[in-house]
Amino acid sequence: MDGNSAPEQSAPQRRRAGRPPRALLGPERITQGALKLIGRDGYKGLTMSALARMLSVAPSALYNHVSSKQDVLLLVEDHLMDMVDVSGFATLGWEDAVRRWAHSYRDIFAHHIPLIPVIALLPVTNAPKTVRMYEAVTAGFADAGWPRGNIIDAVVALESFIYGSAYDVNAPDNIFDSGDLAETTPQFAGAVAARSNTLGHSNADAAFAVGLDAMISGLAPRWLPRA
Amino acid sequence: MDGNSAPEQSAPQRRRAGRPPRALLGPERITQGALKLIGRDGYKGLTMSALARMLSVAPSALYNHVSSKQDVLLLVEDHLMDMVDVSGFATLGWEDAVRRWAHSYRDIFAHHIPLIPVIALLPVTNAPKTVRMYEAVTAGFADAGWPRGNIIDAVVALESFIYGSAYDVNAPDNIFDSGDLAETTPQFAGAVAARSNTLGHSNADAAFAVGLDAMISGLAPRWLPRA
DNA sequence: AGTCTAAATGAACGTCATTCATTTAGTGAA
DNA sequence: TTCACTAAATGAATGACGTTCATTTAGACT
Repeated sequence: MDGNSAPEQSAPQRRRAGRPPRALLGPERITQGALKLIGRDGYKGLTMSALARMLSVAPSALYNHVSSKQDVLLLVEDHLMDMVDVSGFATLGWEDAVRRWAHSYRDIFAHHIPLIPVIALLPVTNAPKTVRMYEAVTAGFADAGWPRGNIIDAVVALESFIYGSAYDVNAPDNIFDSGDLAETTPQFAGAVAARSNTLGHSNADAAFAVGLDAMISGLAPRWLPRA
Repeated sequence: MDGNSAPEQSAPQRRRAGRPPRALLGPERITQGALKLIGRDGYKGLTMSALARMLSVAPSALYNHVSSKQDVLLLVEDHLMDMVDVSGFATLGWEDAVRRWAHSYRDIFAHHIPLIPVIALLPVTNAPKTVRMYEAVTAGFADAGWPRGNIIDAVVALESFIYGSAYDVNAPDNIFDSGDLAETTPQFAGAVAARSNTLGHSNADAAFAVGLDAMISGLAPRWLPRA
């Protein structure tokens, strides 16, 4: 198959710049188009046809650049991961850094719920921005003194909480309305009614703050020196 | 509409037993059929056509009993909620009760990932078994001494963690493989490699145990007397 | 000038959930 | 018995949607 050893060609990179003859599409344009579409119509509006229309292209053209709609979601996911705020790990203490990271992580994916199964279930391979985010977080944990072998479990636990909390942001206010059954469940109905509605904060924000504080203060003394 | 007071009929319940003329379908049969289908083919196999076929009925017949496929999922959800183990709240201390509850909750929905958006986003109204589960949990918290107004936030925080952890159970082993990018992310790749693989426990189980312990021990001293 | 190939086209396909006009068959009343 | 009422089932049709495929188009290199 490689029978004819290319005679001249000066070796280094064969076929370098100027490769794409037309280059009407590409990962960046597809990502941007998908984001614009999601921003306008939500994930319900993100169809391959609509995406193609936004890019002035036939739907089937997309399949020259992505192999499925999941691939499009993966592109969007990787883009969003780049927006997660990891700055605290370089400037703040561990606790505050985790808090800043977790808040921005949750806020971003609260607007992108349908991506959660994609993030949670698909390998990070070939998602460079995602990997970079994890690198910053891991480095932050390590700098704070965490033993290498325990970092990932802690991050995964925090992420699990973050994903679940992102769902909670989108829950309707009446999600705990027992309806007709209220009388048969006095404790639950009472607790729901007694939920302290902190003004300026939604129920989801309150639960997130409580859970995040609990997790951080429960995690810290375990492996962090100088608790 | 109730103009003619039924002459004889001894009054109490008008039209009691024997109401359904044919009763070929119904919520119970639909739930059982859906569960059987899910058990055999997974959620991919749960289509309205397949469900109808399993019940020896035309697809459109289902719509006399449920108003959408979401309704079917809601029936399944409520059934599963009945299987969540809340027995600990009557017999164990708060910490162990929460642990037992959380474990069974996660184990059940780890096999029913597609239901998580349904649970997390839809009101519990008219999901009687779900409400009963919450009643038992709330009662357990109250008995342990939690202030009424703080119970729901804590439960929601725990649930968020549980849902996220259920996803994690289904993540592939190589989810954190950086692939080509491993060299540019030494901390992360190192931490992934150093993750202590406890024999007999999956990575997901380890992270779940870590997070649950952290959450419980972080929650308890906050509002629980006698920490 | 001619070849190679990445990329775009447009017409299909198959799978789903859902709708609707129509039929079927118990039930309760006359 | 007969008849009207109605819950329930039917089967055909619809409209999205993701995806495939044979074919065409047009730069880039020889």
